[in-house]
Amino acid sequence: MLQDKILDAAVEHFGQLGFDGASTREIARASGTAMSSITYHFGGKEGLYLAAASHIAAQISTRMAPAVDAMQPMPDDGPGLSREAATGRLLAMLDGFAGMMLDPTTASWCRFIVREQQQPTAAFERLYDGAMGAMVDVALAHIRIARPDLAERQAKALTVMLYGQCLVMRIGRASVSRILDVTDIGEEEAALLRQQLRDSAECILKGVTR
Amino acid sequence: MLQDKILDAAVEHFGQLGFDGASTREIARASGTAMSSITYHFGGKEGLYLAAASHIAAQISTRMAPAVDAMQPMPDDGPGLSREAATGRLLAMLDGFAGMMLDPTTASWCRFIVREQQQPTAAFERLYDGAMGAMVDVALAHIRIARPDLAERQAKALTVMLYGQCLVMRIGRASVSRILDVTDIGEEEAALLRQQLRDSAECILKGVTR
DNA sequence: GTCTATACTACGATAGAC
DNA sequence: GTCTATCGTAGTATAGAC
Repeated sequence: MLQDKILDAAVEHFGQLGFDGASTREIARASGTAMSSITYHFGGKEGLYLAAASHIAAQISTRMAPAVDAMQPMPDDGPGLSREAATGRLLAMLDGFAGMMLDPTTASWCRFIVREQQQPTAAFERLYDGAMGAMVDVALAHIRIARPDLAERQAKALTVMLYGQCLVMRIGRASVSRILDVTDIGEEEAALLRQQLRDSAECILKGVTR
Repeated sequence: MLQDKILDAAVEHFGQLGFDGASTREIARASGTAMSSITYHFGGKEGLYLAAASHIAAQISTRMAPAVDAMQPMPDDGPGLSREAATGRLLAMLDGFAGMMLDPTTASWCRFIVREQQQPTAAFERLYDGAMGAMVDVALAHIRIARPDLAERQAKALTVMLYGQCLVMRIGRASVSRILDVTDIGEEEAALLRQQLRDSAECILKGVTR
């Protein structure tokens, strides 16, 4: 599909260079078409940018769907999930998210998203509403169960902290490589980070009930 | 100083738009000089970019110096720091780092650094060797004391997780605002996040000795 | 040291052929 | 639907005046 090829190239280029830095000429060349096809299909550079955001959101949703769906209330859960069960599910979802952060194929999505996080445009709404919001909501719901001692705002802050430990695997990539004395984060390093995430998160979630 | 004015403008523009997106014309205009002054003082766009990285590293070092220096071995520490003392110092430094992440004036530095983290260039060496490395090393040294049960690589991974919880306050800014239902992260939200960081980090550091 | 003027390249948008 | 051709604008680098 031509439009998908254009969108893939757009995500890659916008992610690397930002909206201003990326060139529609180059995106067209990378997807093997003429620049005017972008005008035709997406109405211009801005339209392409927004479409790229939706494209990313759709891919993330697809990828995280198994983990997020597994956390929806099941019929056989009974009236409420136990603290242990909620903790277990949350750890599994965080591990899935960490896996996504460590997967090299998601690098271009992340570059795009990180720009939007720091300087949000209309594209951020598409990213949050289309993908990130659902992950936050489902995590928060389980944190409420796992840590009933926390007030709502504290539970939200904890959600942020837990996601932060996943994000750093991607965002701090260059530093992580230097800290671990490797040129790139491979299978072995990924496993180490995931295990440490699991230990830390488990400690926080089961930890103290003040 | 003209060169400092140029550097400040360079950090701002390179951070927002990236190397390719930023324009030396605009940087010159913002610092009230002619574009050719950049060529004269820094040798061109690339030289300016590297100088901007060193400029950031110097500012971070200055800013984190009190917290990092306080963690150097003191004469009155005796032969070794206790677990409790190491934990306390580490928590204080993390809180200082979180404060920097939450301070709006550091936004442009962070944008610059985040680009380099994901797609490192020669500028990354200047950032890491000039500022970030020292913070990592001093944190790691205290983690070794606070968590003697961890192997060296696990201690490094834990360093990454702890910094991740600080980073997310800046990197995930737009999402954090949405999660906490505010238009921007103010004093109140900053205090909430720092407290949650402290609780989580304390839990991980004191937590379990397997 | 700092400026203006200029050469050259690449950008986004659009019109029109097929 | 997809292409080529063209227009106006803006980028970096550099030469040379002061």
